[in-house]
Amino acid sequence: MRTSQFPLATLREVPSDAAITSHQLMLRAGLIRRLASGLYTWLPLGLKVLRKVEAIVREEMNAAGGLELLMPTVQPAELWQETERWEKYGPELLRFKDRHENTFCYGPTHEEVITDLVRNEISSYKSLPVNYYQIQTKFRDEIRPRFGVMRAREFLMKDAYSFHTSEECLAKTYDKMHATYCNIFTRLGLNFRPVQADTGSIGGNASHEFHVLADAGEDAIAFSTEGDFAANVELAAGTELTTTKTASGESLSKVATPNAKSIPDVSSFLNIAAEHCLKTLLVTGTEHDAVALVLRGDHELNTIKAEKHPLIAAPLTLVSDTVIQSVVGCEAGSIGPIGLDIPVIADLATNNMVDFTCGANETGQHHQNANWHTDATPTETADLRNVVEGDPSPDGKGTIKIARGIEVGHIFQLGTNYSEKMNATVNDESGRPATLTMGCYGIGVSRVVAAAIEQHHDDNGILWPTSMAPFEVVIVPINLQKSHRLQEAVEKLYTELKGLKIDVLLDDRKARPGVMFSDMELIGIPHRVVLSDRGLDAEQVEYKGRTDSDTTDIPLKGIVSHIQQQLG
RNA sequence: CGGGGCGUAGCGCAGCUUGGUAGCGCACUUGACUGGGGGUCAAGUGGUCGCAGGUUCAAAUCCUGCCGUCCCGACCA
Repeated sequence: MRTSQFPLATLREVPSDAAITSHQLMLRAGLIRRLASGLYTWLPLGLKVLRKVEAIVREEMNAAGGLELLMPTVQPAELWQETERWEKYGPELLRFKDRHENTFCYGPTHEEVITDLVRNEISSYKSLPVNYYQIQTKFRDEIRPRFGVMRAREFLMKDAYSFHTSEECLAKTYDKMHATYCNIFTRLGLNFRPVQADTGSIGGNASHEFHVLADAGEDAIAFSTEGDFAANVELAAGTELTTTKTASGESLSKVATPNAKSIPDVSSFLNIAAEHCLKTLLVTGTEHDAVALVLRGDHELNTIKAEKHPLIAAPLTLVSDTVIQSVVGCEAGSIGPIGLDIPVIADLATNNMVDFTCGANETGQHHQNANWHTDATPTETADLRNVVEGDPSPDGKGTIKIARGIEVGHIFQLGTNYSEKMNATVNDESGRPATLTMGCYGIGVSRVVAAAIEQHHDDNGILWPTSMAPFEVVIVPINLQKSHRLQEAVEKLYTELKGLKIDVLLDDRKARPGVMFSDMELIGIPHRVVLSDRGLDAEQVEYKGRTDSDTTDIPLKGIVSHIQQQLG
């Protein structure tokens, strides 16, 4: 391709509404343009990248036995009513009516459509398992679209759905998809981690998210410094913490803590580290007006873990000040576990604490030198907190580190959630209907592009992994218009590279070298060959890899094989 | 949904306080010079100043309403 026929749309200035690097670079490099909030046009250069990602995903899915199909973006409300998601999904689901007043939605995902297809098309266990996938536009009416295509409302997704008659069979496909995803992200040249994840609203058994590690990531990932353990912080198991301290034997004492309403207040007022304080939160219970949750002062409550506890009502709700007054008889800042007659669930990390400080259940009063069992005994202990860096890893290997990640893939074992509601069955060996067991597997194709840039860029622009670069090589001639000899050499090289199926761009603009260099670095082409009259005098060309600090002179005769070598 | 910011040429911005001919840089067009890291000179193109209403002799500027867009928040004991 030639720049004269493939116009670049690079911008020198950064559009003011782009907050993160990948969004800025995607606009500046001319990959995308915004149409409206959360809606983006992919320009030719950007589309080339998107198609390369798609191609890798497609190849690997096909290699793993996936069958590609294409479902409509618009879906009838009736299907969503069957699974009750029409009510549950909320305003993220874009709903509308056609001219006949029939109700539809724009699909944010396709479980209903694929299950409907399979229940109609597949009637025997002999046809299973199957794994259908599509690469298709989705729409989710996000509360707050942001960061360009990273969290857009309309986006490109690969979604796959597998059907089975047994959990074992599902687990097999699930493992295969896990391995396939690892292949895909490895081929894409990304630094990623598969992590254990919450199954969330979709439900089901096992679930893994695939995260590209990058500081701009919206999720926090906890992983072991030594073992393979990796989990979303939402899910990472907290453990008991060991301590070398033993109780001093001093007895419980009460101190006045006027106006100290928070752990930072109390710890600075009494000059005690937050980790030696307890914080006590009252939340609505399933059987009680209030349930006390006790955490170490410097720890945060993990909502997802708490909601799973049978005594705690979901969604998690902190009780009102009125309830605190009637149950405890003090203000919110002075609650403690001592003498409470409601269930007290203590986080595991508080187990080994000694001589701690906690609210005295009287406004403006705290206890010091409190100890479990002598002063208070929790109804039970449970894992309630977010893990923090330095915690022991739950697999016993090393400690926890926390990094930011961008979720680019998510796989679930759905089980029979959808098939039961939609009555999707096949005849089993005995001729009786068996409810289908399902898995689903998604990759955010457009988000992968943004994530790759977030992970691979420098001050001059994008550093594409070769597998998704819009072009593999660019030829930059200096003063092309002025030399016939140069034109001939450039055309010869261009033709030769094209003949070798190398994706090559020839910058034949009548632009100054600085402009061409800057543009090519901005759009991130991994390999650059500069040809000039001066170089031809010495039968040499100049090569520079996008991440190389210096250029290398290469004999003209050897440049093709040098590039082939670089491309591996 | 709550709070805040911004809307003036394709992009980045000034002008608004104190009402009076719509401006700058980049980009774009033409020409000349230039030619290895975003050139120089000259001449140009391009605007319903987000929309609607109001105040006024006169509104980008003041007032009211609406719309769009971006950012922050939705864990405090």
